[in-house]
Amino acid sequence: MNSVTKKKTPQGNVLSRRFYDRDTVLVARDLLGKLIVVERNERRIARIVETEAYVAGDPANHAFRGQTKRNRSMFKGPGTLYVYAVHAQNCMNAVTRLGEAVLVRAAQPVENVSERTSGPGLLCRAMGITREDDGKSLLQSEISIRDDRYSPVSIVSSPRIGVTKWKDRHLRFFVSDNPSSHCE
DNA sequence: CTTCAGATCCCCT
DNA sequence: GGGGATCTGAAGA
Repeated sequence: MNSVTKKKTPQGNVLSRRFYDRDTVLVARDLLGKLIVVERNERRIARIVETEAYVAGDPANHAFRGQTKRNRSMFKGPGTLYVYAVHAQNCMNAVTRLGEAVLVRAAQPVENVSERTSGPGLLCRAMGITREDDGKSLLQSEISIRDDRYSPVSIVSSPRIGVTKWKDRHLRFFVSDNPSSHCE
């Protein structure tokens, strides 16, 4: 094998640090249609159909008041996986710039995913992602997000779900042709 | 230490 | 569409 060759797989190219090191709202939009790939005992794949952006100066952002024990992964650099628990559920985020992240709310099953994947808690359960995975790198670990050149047909934005602050801001994005995405 | 709100889910009506 | 389950992290006393 040529070691210089870029890593390519049938699931597409692993998104680079450069992809995450951009405006968080752009990253949230661009993550739609990308593949979450978890390679453990079996390989599980799902395609992202719903995201939310949590940005600087955002009162709903866990990093709003700076770094804490919970959100320390949000300060480890672009492409870090941030997993937190709320209401006994796990939620997965992709860290973009310092103290900013994109919550992945829903995906479509592609391979070895039998449980439901609509909703951040259910998605993590179906993909087997836990708080053990908090702080891992999406650039080089068993969990990655990849681009297989698929593009969603159309993207819609709305206020975020379950968030009381910044309700006037459209920071949620979802693929509108996906049947499991409810509108607003 | 105690309180409480929360980036949710499920079941009931 | 409404309320209870469930539990962790953060903030206040």
